[in-house]
Amino acid sequence: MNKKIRIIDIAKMAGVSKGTVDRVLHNRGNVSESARLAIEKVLEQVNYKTNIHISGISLKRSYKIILTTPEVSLGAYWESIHNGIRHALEEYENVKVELQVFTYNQYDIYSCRQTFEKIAGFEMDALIIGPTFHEETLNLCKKMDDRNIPYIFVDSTIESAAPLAFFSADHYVCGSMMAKLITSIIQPQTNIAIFHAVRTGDRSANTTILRKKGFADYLEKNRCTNLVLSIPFSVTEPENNEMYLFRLFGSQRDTPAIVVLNSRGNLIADYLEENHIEDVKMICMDLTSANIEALKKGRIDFLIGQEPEYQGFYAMKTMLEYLIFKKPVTKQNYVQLDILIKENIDFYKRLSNMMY
Amino acid sequence: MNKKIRIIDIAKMAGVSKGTVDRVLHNRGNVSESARLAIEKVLEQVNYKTNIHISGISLKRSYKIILTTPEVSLGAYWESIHNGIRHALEEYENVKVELQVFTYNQYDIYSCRQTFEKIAGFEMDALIIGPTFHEETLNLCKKMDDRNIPYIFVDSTIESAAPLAFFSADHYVCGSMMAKLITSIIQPQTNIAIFHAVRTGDRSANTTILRKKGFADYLEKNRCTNLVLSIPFSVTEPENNEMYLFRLFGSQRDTPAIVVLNSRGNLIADYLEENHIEDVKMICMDLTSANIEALKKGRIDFLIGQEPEYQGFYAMKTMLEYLIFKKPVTKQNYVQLDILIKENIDFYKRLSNMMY
DNA sequence: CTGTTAGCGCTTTCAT
DNA sequence: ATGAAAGCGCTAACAG
Repeated sequence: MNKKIRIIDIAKMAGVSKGTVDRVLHNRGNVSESARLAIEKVLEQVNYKTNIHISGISLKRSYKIILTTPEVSLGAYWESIHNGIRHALEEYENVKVELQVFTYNQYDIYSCRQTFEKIAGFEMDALIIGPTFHEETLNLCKKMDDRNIPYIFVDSTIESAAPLAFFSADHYVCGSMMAKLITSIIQPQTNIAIFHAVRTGDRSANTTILRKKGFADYLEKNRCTNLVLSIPFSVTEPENNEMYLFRLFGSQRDTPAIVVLNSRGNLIADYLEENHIEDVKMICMDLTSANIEALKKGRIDFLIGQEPEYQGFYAMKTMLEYLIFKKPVTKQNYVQLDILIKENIDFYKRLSNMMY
Repeated sequence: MNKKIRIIDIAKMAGVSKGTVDRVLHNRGNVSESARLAIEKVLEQVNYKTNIHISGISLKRSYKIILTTPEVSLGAYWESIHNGIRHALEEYENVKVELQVFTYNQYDIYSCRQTFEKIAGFEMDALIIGPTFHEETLNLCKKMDDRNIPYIFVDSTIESAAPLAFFSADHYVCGSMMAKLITSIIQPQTNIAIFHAVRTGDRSANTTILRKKGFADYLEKNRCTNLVLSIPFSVTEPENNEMYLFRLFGSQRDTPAIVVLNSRGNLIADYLEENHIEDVKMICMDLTSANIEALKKGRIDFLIGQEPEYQGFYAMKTMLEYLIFKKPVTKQNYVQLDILIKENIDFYKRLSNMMY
């Protein structure tokens, strides 16, 4: 429609100067009632949106943001989240932000506690958290609440915390999707083995619990009669896994279908391959490079992705817009659950090549 | 690492002024050999990337871009492509571009011919084409080639044309995906009915041919023994469809599985619903509102999306970066093929809420 | 309280 | 051929 409206246009319409309009737009105070009203009236009529990039170059202040997540390993889940975050910073290159990253060992509660305690003492304008341990995270959040520092969760959220927002998959739905997919490609009587991660020092991660529940509820609601075997799966003590797997495939006459609730499905796929166990249907989580490889080899049938880059990107974008413009934020942000098969995996990219 | 590098930094390092650096960066000429070499040497050492947003505000020139596609209807495929294109313009709000849109009736070759002839006479800096009819499109392209006007395809491409780039799904792979999905959820002996669009005045659209081939090849390669019934499907003469459907479901003892190669799967789904034909497995294309509704109702089992918004967005983004910066472009751009089911459709958003 | 001015990084114009 | 300067829309600092 009508041309793009600028601050100077508003100023003229309201009969004031640019400076005053800027003060009103950003609530900087020092504006007379009458001027404010005049400007607000104009603002209602025109559709003004401040241009974040131009704003960025003139903005003097810089922001310090801390990011804490489980350790990042190459081609794995958390790396994608970090990538998304960096991506957002590139996109908003004109905004001055200093990012500080602290990772912890997600299988060791003490590492997490220690890291979080350190973080809690630092100066910062905002915090982005990839939570794992419930109590530790809650503790950190409380301290942030006290200091009035905004924080956003990625990957999952914690019920009793009060984040500015969270970006996460709906893990319950994720579980039902896995149930639907696996049951649609196997015979009604096939057993299903579900692998879930166990950690030291904490009950099962929240994500796992939710997925498991979603899975079970789906089967019940759809009157699926498959026998479900729940199998613990340790990343820190892999020798136990061998044992479980051996038992599973040694004792069973019929090879079961397999669902892996964490991102390490590739380990199971590799075990099957090494032991020449064929024709097992598998559904796994997350587009790690190892999982993608197993998918391409035909070892995994469906892989479910949860847009980690998108999560990271939007967490940072949201935070920046909140810090700079006090832009109102949507608290709950459920990301897409992507279904990948051998055929479409090569086209999967999501944010990776996006300039955003 | 090292701080962000600006033109002035390069100028100082090369011992020249900003103006000269700018002239070199954008090949504007009027630069002495010695100055050019000095600057190029610096450029090799530093990592300079011109900031498109800042560049945008200072850039005087404006671009006129024409977009031509099949007619847009609410909630349908082409609307998403247009949305993506507008989205890109918003994102690059600082760049001055005038967009002119011309749509044609994709089921009427004369409408297409007429529209394209009109377009061919206009002044423009670039063109984005959603092609349908082979010869007509090729004609338009030739004229553009002569006038040295760059054009980009969205949705599909045309072999013998010379576009700057195209953004399209790999329709052949799309066909095999449909084959894989349908065969994985039905019994080996179930018949499969494939619906494909017919148009007046042209052989089948290229996309349909490719999908059909991908479908057939998959079945053959995987030794699927399902009987495949190929059924023409007309958007312009719906009464014939009723007849075909009646025959199909009237004569057959076993209800077949259904695959619809165009975006009108909802029509078949509605027919089934009205006639109380239950337990038919269906796989359809494109996330039109009608298809999404049918998916949610459980009438469609899998819906395949081809990121129309992404296609539009990137077509425009690519064009702008090419026009402004002469940025080298990747010609072949295959978009993602998304698999949607009842469970994950609600989280599907793709670009729609992206600021990108 | 408010208008004016300088400056962000970039392009463009205008002298030189 | 080249440097200096003005201007894009915005924020910040400074006089009044």
